[in-house]
Amino acid sequence: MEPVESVPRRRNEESHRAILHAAITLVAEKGFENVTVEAIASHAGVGKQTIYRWWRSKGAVVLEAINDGFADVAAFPDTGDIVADLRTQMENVTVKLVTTDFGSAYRGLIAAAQSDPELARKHIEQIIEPASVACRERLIRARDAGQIRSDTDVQTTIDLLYGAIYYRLLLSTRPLATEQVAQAVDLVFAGIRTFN
Amino acid sequence: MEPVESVPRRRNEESHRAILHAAITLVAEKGFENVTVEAIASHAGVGKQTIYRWWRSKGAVVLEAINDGFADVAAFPDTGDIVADLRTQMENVTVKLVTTDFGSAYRGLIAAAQSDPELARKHIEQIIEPASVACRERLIRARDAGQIRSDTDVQTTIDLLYGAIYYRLLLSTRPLATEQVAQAVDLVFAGIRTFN
Amino acid sequence: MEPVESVPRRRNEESHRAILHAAITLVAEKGFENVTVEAIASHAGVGKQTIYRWWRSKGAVVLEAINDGFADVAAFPDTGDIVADLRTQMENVTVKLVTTDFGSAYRGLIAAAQSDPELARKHIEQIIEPASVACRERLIRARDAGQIRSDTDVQTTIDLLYGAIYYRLLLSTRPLATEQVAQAVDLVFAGIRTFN
Amino acid sequence: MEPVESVPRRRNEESHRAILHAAITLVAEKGFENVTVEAIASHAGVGKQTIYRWWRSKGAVVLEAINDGFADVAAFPDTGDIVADLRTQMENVTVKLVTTDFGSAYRGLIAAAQSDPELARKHIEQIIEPASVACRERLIRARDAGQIRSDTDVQTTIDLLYGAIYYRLLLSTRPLATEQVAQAVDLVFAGIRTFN
DNA sequence: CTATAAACGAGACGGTACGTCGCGTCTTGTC
DNA sequence: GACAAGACGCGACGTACCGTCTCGTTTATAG
Repeated sequence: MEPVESVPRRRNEESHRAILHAAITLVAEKGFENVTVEAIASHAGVGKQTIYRWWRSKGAVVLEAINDGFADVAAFPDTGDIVADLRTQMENVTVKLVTTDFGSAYRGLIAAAQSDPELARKHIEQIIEPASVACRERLIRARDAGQIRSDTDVQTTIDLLYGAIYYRLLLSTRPLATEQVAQAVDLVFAGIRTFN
Repeated sequence: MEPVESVPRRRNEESHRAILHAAITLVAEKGFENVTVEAIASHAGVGKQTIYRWWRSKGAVVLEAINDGFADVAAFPDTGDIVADLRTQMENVTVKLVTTDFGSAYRGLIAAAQSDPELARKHIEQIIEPASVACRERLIRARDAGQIRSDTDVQTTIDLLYGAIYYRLLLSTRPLATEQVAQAVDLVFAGIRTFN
Repeated sequence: MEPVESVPRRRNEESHRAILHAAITLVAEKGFENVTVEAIASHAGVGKQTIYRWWRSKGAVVLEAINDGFADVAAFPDTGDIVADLRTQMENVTVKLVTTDFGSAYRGLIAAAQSDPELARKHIEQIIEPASVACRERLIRARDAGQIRSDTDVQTTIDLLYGAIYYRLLLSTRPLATEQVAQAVDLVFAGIRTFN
Repeated sequence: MEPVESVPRRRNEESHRAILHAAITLVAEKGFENVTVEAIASHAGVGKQTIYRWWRSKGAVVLEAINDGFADVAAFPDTGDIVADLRTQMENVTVKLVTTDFGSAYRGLIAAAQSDPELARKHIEQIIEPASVACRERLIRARDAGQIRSDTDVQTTIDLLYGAIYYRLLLSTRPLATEQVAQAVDLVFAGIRTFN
């Protein structure tokens, strides 16, 4: 039912891939702010106009590249043990952000989104919201199974879990590491678990 | 009492104030990214050089202006009731960010800090760390008073509390409002309180 | 009768005419420099490639269009009165350049020819040289008839006559008008006439 | 009485000279159309903005450079012999255009002026009109001295003389050479001289 | 009570990147 | 195979700001 926001036909897929690859590579190497559209175009062997034809800005290119990269942590595990699953997923996301260059690219993207509402909207739609939905569904199953309290505020729980990660990613008060994330999961779980 | 870094003599305090005022006004009106050093200088009736003489960048100017603005929510209340105090403080910070133009200026500052380590360091030193310290001291007093568990991970608690605020400020998944922040405080407190 | 350069087969004459028409119309309206090949193609309802298939450049299209337009002042009159005929022809050319949009289109063409030797060559071959030849033949007949001096430098005479027109067309020192052109013809004729 | 069209103060004269030098050198070497503002800036060791700050376009820069170069043929000789003086001056101008790279630079400038009325106006004001005035004054002295007819149309005479040069310069029908220019002078003079 | 050196306003400067325009070529169906 | 449509690599455009660098002109002590 949604209109498909008619994308022009006959896009050159080779250039498309080359641009995404150049973007993520350069951003990882030099940092988001130090990469120019011209550099992406030149590294991809592509005209600048070809980038502007298909994306609104550097941020939009990087968003698509990052979104591709997040594909493998999209699914939420369900082993039946809610606290273990939360830990697993949060640690997977953390590892993704820490062990690859994704973290710095992603920080740059979020920074760009602060002054680009269109980019912010797409970031939420494509990255934040799907992760949130997956977490919500898992928590609801846990609630139905009596593992967490029936009056648990699911959305607040999600925001606390992801908030802890993003707080450390963006404010860098201290290293973003799996142990810290696990502690946050435990503390949140302590506030919502049942005692049966 | 004098600041450690030797500041040159004979600074024009009128210009100093005019620059901070122009910076915060313009950033609030147009957004951090859309304000240039030249615009700040021109609105303050000041030469560009005067800005570069006393600050390293636009971000540094805005950091100082924002820091001034945060002064009135620096102190952590202590009524003896830890959960009420946490709520009060978190709600005060939230109100500060929501009801004034501080929120958007602050978001721009944090965005700029993602690609400016020096600015990020000063942001943490001058804003994040003092707030964290005040929160930590209050929590420790509560722990000593037996209001929260003796094995409470204080730092994780702090990160969860502030993480919830910053997550909503920077990701704008849903409105940053006092009710939501209060719920987050409650949920975190449920995970750390004692049952006496 | 067929032109020497082998023209590809199956040319679409409707498109051909539409392109020439769009070219002269647009150039008259916006000026030579402000018309793009893309605009001509789009106004003619034609693909860009179709233009490049049959012409080397925008200048070549406009040259052909202008050449068509000059057809009606190609023939040199011969009433037996050389000074009257010179006046008639020079004034006809002037009127052509002044009363229609040809003047500005033609100025653009000549400007383009300054940096396009191929176009300059064709311009001379197709427009300048035929006019020059017609003038030369008429002057030689006048010389044979004893109306102008037998030692008249015919080529210099021609260059002076046309030079006066082009000087005013291209340098716009003062308006290009029939009266001024008639005065130039008279002055030149005063230098070459016989006194019989 | 004329307002001086207030030029901003404190222009860097070294850059000014470097720009004019780079412009005339590059245009002579590559041709007007093949020189970009970026190339002039880069060869002059100057920012592009510095060119745009002081000139409206590439054409305006080249006009100033050419104007400087024409300085040494500005004065009209007066030996008392009008036909000799006309020949001398016309031949000097011709030599200037032919023996240096001025000719091709000047052709490019005139071409650019066809689609830039502001540039055309300045070209006439700064180059065409002064030459025309000098020629007019010399012809009027000759007329007062009885060397040319009292009813001579001075302006038409001037347009014929310069027209012959510009016609050959811009249409390149045949080489622009001193001999041809001398013949044009002689023919025009034949039409205006007195027989005493 | 100067004089002198700093900070100041103004803004030109050499740069870098921007996002747009148009070039001439190439590709994909359609007639 | 010519055609309409238009994506493509490319190069230049003219603009916006950057952070640095003169310019005089205040101005507030140090001699």
